[in-house]
Amino acid sequence: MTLRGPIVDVGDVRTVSTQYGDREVCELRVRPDEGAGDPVRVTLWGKWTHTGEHAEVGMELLVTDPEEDDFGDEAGYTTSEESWVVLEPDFLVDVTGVRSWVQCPRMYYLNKLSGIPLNYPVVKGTVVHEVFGDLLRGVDLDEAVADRVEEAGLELGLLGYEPTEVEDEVRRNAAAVEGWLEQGTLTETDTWRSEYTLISPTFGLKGRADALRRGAPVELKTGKNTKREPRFHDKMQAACYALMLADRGETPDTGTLLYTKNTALDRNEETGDLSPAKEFSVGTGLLKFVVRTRNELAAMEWRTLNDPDPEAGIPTGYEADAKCQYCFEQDTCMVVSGRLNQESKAGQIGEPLPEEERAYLSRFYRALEEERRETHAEYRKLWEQTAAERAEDDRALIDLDPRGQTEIEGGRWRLRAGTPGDAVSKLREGDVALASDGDPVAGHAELGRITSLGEDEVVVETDEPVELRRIDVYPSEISVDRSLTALHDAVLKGDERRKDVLFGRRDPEFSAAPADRDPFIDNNEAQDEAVARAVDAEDFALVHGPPGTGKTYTIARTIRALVDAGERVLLAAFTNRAVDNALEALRDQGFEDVVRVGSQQGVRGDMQDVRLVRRGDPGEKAGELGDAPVVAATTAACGSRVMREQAFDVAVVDEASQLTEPGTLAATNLAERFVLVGDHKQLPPVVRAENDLQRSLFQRLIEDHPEAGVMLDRQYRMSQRIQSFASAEFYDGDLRPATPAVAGQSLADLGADAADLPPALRGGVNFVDPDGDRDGNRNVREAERVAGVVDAYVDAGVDVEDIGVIAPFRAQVAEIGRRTDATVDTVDRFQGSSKEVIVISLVATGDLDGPIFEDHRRMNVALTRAKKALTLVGDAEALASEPFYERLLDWARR
DNA sequence: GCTCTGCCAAGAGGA
Repeated sequence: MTLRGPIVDVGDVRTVSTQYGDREVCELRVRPDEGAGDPVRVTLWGKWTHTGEHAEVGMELLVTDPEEDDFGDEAGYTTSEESWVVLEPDFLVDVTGVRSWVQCPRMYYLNKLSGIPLNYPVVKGTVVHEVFGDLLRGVDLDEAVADRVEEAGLELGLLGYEPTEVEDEVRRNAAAVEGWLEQGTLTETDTWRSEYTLISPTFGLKGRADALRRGAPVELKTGKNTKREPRFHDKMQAACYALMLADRGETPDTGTLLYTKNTALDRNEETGDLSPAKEFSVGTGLLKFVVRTRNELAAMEWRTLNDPDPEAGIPTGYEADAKCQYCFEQDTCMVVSGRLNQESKAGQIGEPLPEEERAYLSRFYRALEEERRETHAEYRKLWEQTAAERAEDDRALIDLDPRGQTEIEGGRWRLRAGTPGDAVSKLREGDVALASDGDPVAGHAELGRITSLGEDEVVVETDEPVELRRIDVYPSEISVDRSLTALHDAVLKGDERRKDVLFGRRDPEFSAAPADRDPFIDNNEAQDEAVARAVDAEDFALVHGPPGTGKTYTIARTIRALVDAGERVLLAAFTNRAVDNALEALRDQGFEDVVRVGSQQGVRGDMQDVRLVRRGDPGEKAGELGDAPVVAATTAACGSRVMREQAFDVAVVDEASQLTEPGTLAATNLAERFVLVGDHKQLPPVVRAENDLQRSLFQRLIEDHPEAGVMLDRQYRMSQRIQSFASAEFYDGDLRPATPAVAGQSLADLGADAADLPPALRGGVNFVDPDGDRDGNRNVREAERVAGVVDAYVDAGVDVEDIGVIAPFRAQVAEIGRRTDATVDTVDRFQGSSKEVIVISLVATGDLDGPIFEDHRRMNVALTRAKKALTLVGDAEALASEPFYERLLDWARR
């Protein structure tokens, strides 16, 4: 039995005499049954009182196997010998977090804030780990070393290393492992698994073990340890994995640390041992210590989010009993505590940040941590929802039929499975996902990449084979982590000049344009002015590009102008698609000297020829990136270790209105000046939590400094009739067709004859009321009618390829998709593209309740995808229930 | 109640 619920009262720790002598106790009151039950007393005994000291009212408490007691006049529970006590179990602590927290709580925060920069020990460590995995998979040592070093070419090159010296060093580490594997330790009964992904719902832990040997965790270290015992924090790390295995009902009683820098010269004087391996026993005492440490960490994180003051400082922790004199982070630690004006045992360096900057940092830190909680909630669904619910939620492909496992290059595996019928999910080709035997938490799961997702078969590549019966979306904290780092770099490391404009202490400045400068763009004044603004900006420039106004063309022209002026340019955007589109425009204008940074899966096929392949000769790779005058990457990639080492004169950021403020900073941090391009009247950033992240830096700056912005006001996409509503509602009537031809376009231009259409569809904009009924997020009758409308257009001579259907919900998208060959998608996914004819299914009947309709910007996006004809399909009564939609209805019916 | 793109993640060192 497990007791679980929010804490409603916390007592002090006190000492009581028992028949076993003096013992410490701490009484809490918890409201069980998800907070619905009456509060009960929970008594924590002995060392669990440590967790009681960190508990606060409002935190969630979990106690496994409690004993009932009737102490006093009230029934309650106490911890038993078998009990585990977990605070905030929903907060998933990463194993490496526990490890650094044990070393020094402040180090945990420093790592989290500043990220681990590109440095040789870490890159080498990664290579050794990869080789270790290869050895376990039976790859030849020399082959593995050469291959993995080559794979790390780019990083090594940026660090200035030669492949041969790295190979030698890695080989020495790997040889130690190989020697150990061969010296009889590895017997026939040994079973190995490398890179084992673990999530523990009970203990609120997650992480990836380097390897499991006979079910016990093995951790690889590239350092040296000549002591008899493993280092304590290394033991903690291995113990974390043991604990997570215990949550699955497996009980490893040992852990192994492999210190691969140990050589024969380091023979242990006491034991005579020259093995790199140190085995230790994993007892309950150690495991309980792990849990208490994790609780301490989770409690600290809880306090950050629940501090009544939203601008309370970042709790960079305290040093506990760490000895700062040996700490490698000492300098960073002193700088950060100096900047944040916090106590630090190591001392402070530098002046504290101005108060507004500290407040900004705190506000966004908290916003990002809220976002992290939302990500954790996604993890929770992995075990709280049934497989069927996950599938219903579009977050998993279930009931797969395993069709075979093939070993591929590098000892990895290619898994195939048949998919049942019309499985819909968020999962897409190229995604990293959790492949499992049917149970991703308690069963066997492997993190892998979906390489193919066809009509009836799915293919995944993983490190180890697994019976492929289910694939789940794997929530990742990487964007939160990288946003935090970007925030740190911008505020704690950012230069003063940049911060003065970001914090409104100075207005952005522009240099005077040379009087005799030729226009950059001849036939479009606003576009020309936008390029000029960007070129002349000494701080930043903003380009507001409504739908169809030639935003991408302007970006390409701007980049060329900047390169002509001798500048090194970073081209960034939120999505891979936007990066590739901008790159395409740049190449269309004859500019080819670009490098695209991104994964093979992320980068579009026709841009692969300029994609930076990381594998190769270090010197060459570093040159390819470092010498490129234009580098293009997503903002997420800009936050990567490699990109954080790059410096640019100007960062041009597309889709800036879809980026959170920290997300934008990841790109702008890398450059002296920046140009943001976007449209804050279209969709805002996608975030899970509701907070400061919902407003983009683009929007904040354009509202604060309209003079730094230029709005592109001529659109090349929509007919006059189609654009008029959006122009009036969203752009103050300033959006105009670029030419009479654009304004006057119609279906006749496609060779279709409006006379062949039913009268209700003959207009440039039409409204159809199918009299359907909304059922959840779908409306079947409306879906049928939408398909009918598409057919009518096709019958009148419109190519089905030229028709797009937009619906607000994925359920309706699927419903319509079954009935037509036209492209059907959600509004959000249609942003950035257009079609000759657009049909919009509104789904709602009766009223327009729901968040999807609240943000009118979504409607702006939907309406402005159409070029020549637009038909709205929906319930007139629902539309008339809200003024904005009523105006929309009037316009459509006109 | 809804929309959803990025990212493999974890990787070192010493008294």
